Amino acid sequence: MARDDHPDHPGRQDKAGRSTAWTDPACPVARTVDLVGDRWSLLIIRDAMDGARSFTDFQQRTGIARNILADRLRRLTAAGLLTQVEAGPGKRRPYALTQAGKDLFPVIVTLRQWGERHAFEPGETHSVLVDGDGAPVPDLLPVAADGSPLTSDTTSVRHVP
Amino acid sequence: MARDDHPDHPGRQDKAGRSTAWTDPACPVARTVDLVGDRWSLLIIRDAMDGARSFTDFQQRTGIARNILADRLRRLTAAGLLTQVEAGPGKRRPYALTQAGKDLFPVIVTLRQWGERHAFEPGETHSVLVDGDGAPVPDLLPVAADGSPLTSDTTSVRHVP
DNA sequence: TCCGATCAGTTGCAAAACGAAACCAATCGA
DNA sequence: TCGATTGGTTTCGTTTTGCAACTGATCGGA
Repeated sequence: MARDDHPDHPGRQDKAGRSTAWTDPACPVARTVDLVGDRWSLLIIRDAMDGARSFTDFQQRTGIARNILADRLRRLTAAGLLTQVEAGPGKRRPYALTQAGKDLFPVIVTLRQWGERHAFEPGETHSVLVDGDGAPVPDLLPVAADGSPLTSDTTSVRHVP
Repeated sequence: MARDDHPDHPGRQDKAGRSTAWTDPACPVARTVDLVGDRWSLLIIRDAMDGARSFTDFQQRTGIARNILADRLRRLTAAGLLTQVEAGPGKRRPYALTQAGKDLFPVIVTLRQWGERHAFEPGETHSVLVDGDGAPVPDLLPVAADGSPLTSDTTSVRHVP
């Protein structure tokens, strides 16, 4: 292997591909927000989870401007959340979630559950997430190792040096 | 009560306070992202959960520009995620999370857990979330009503009309 | 194999959002 | 009482976003 090989985790990049400093390098929340915390990235991930594969799939489902979509797909690919699967020479290469991308599923689910509870008027209709049997997915709530419920008041962040 | 009373759920607003259309009105994920899906809002919520109460608390912890912070605090307050608690006449009014704001805790936790797994090099140090006993909080994973694990492949979104 | 339609972007330009720094009035605290 | 701190606002330059038009490659049917 050559000296300048790619790291396991690509990190942030600006639109020219230069790597950029993290907003708050020690905080996992901040790093995740640096990677997907903009108006469109999480909706692209949502649509990929919902079956979107091609550029126009994403464009039509989200309604995002095409230049911004191209940039986001490039950035999410560089960050290792999406890949383009090979399809033979001269073939179009559909996008697919990597394992890291699929691992955002709990994030999408908690965003969805918060939205269902707090971003709709009482009688307003919205889509719902259901399991294979068509039953609604239960709320995702943090619990301690012993199963007791946790809130921001009963947890703390331990800073390791 | 007067005619133009506030609705239960304030919805989106631009910086002048005018209400704005949702990106994807039927999707709870998109509505949540419309409210907190920018570079700073979730970090403000994170810091509020971690004890930040004053303007300078937030400014120093996040490093955000002051004008942008003022805008985000206003916007999060208008969206019903933050309030300013009364403190007597001529006193400063510290910010506090509303119940809706506190309910973002599972979102912060899943973002954190994804970041811990995918946004750090193998040996790189980062902060960790612990419960009252100092034990790490277990991963938050979607499960069906019967307790079986769920992924984006084993769930679907039911669109209600 | 030709040809029109679709796909996957790129380019150019205007509008909006962001960021740094300076500024200001109100509150705090000694 | 008086200087320091707080909680912003204003100004101005930079960056990001969005729209529309354009390009070249692929697809698919005759």
